[in-house]
Amino acid sequence: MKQYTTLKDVAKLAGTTAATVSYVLNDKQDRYISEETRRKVLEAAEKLEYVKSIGASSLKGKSRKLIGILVPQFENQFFTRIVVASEEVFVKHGYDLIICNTWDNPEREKAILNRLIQQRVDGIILTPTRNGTENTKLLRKVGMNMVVVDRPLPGVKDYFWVATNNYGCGYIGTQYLISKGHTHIGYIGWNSDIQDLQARRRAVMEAVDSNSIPIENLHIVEGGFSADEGYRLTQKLLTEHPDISVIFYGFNVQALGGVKYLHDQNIQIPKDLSVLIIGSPEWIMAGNNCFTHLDMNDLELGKKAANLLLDQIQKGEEIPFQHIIQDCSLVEGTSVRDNF
Amino acid sequence: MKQYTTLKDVAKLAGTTAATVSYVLNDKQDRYISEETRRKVLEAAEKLEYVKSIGASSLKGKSRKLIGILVPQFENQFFTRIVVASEEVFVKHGYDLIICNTWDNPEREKAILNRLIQQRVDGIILTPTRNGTENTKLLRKVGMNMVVVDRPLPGVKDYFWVATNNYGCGYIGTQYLISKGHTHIGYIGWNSDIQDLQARRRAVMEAVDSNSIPIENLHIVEGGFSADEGYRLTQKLLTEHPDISVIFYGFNVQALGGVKYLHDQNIQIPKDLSVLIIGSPEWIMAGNNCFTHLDMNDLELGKKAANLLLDQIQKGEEIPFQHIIQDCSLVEGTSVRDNF
DNA sequence: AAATGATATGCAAACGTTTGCTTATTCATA
DNA sequence: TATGAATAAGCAAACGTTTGCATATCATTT
Repeated sequence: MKQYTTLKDVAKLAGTTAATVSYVLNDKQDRYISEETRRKVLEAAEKLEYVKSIGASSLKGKSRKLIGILVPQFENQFFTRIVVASEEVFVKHGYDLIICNTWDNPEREKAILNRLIQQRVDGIILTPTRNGTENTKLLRKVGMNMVVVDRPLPGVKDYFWVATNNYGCGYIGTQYLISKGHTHIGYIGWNSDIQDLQARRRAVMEAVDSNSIPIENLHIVEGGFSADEGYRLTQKLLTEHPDISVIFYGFNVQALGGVKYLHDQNIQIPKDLSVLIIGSPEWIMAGNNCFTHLDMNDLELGKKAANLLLDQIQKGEEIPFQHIIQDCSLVEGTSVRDNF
Repeated sequence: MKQYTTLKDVAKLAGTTAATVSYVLNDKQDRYISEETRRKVLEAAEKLEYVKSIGASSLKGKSRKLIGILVPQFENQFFTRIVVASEEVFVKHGYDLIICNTWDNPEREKAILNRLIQQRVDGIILTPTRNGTENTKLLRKVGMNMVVVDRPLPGVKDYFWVATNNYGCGYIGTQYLISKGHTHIGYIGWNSDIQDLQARRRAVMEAVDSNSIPIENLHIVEGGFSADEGYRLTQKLLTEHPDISVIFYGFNVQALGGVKYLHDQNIQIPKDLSVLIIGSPEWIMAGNNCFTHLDMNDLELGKKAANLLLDQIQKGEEIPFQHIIQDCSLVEGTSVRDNF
């Protein structure tokens, strides 16, 4: 069986005790250590290839140096980037990151959160499932540090939240389309029961309305969160409403399938149809178009969440709850043409 | 400060001892527990919201239920998928996954491996940096379970390895291009010092050679591992050798930048130039082309690696070292045209 | 010569589990 | 009525650290 070198092993070889070894290796200043002893300890530790057990030391109240992060689907580049950016921050501060894919399944989320408590992680970053509020109750009870990212925690007042201005995304995008002369607009979205994401659709509707464009000119179809669904929804939208001059994709995963449909139908972008996308998957620069899109600055989101969590961990309960809402920015590509 | 409920707390409320509580909660069969006691313990645990500390229990020889995974760049979809697939397997078996981005930096890799030993993970999956052989020495010394994925560990004989048949990728791809009538071929690759990845280039050269195509007709340029480099290399290749009818991209990250260059130059695929790619980033289906590519079955790779590691963990030292080399398969899109 | 302070290190308890050993009660069998 | 299973549960050690407390040797100072 696997056997790790312990403090006692090192102490025996160095001719001293575990306590002294601990002091030396942790480089504590509050105890006198002779140069001779220090040398012998370091040599022994080196020779025996001692590696401390964080698990054991955390029993004595030390930090476990572990963070958990839960995302619904981390092959979605939006979340991949959030994870990458936060990992970067955490590693820099000596924390390891446990990553968990919830697949937006509340039971799975619940099980994962329980396991993370078992691991006694120092904090958790999560994008909650639709049952997140219920599932995170235990976290609050045990006083777990937590930062919610992207989606909110409905019904909860005091918590840390880092997110995109979803309403803003929808509004800015629609306003832009209208400014380019588009008056017949299709919007494709996700029929999720997550309130905050519905803000995108709401913003589109309100932007259309506030520009005195008849609401009948706006056609909204919504469906599942996948490329295949994007394909299907695009087909449906164009079949039912061939008069639209632009499709506004609220979710990049669906947009990928949609763009595939347009290609299959030999519909040229932007000659035959303009396309606007919320999000910045890497493929927006591939193909024959650099797509016009709304960038959510995913990396910054991850970084902010990580720093906020570290703040909590380091300063304890003293810091006030915050909601950090990041605006998105419109990046012009070549996929939206003037339509006057 | 954060305080978790302990076995003792539960025992006190249930009017028994920590030992009994431990037996009840772990549902051990080797000890008689009265129904009365069991009920009281479960009730107390419920009321106090007890969550066991894996850290403490691992001190007594139990598994930490933690796995570490190191990849050079997990926003690269190839690695994202490996992580996703293995996470799926591990979660199913009750393990959590610590994810680490090495950025292909050997020092970082070394530091991360050390931290993972500190965490006493049960096993490690890694794609080694160029210094992997040296860095993993400590792992072998402490008897850490390990599966190497994608790249080999040069100079090491006995280890578990799951990888793509890189030579096969290059060979099959080139053979396909030649079969479609291409005789002037450009290959763009990564100038890495990782031997196994050079096999792709070598295969291309040998396939060209074995088809009696003059080697002067093959133009190879190599550079850094990024989309920007792909852009630059494509430009360089086409400027210096405008006679090629196809570009074979050995790495999908570079291909993304390359395709962007082709678009910027208004070079039509496949009318003006054919394109073949190793790997399956999601964008191969976007744009005006579904790209012809060599699929490495990334998910399967991750799954195999995870299962292999679990095998080691569960069966101890008994299982023999294995090298699992997966073939890739050619997936025809529309980006390579006949060139007779 | 005794007291002080600086230097150096050992001892042992504690963290939260798990588990081998022990003890105690009950109940059926010889 | 002993005897020994079967049932039930407590005690305490151990895992690998950290750290408060105690001890011991010096070199100074009074």
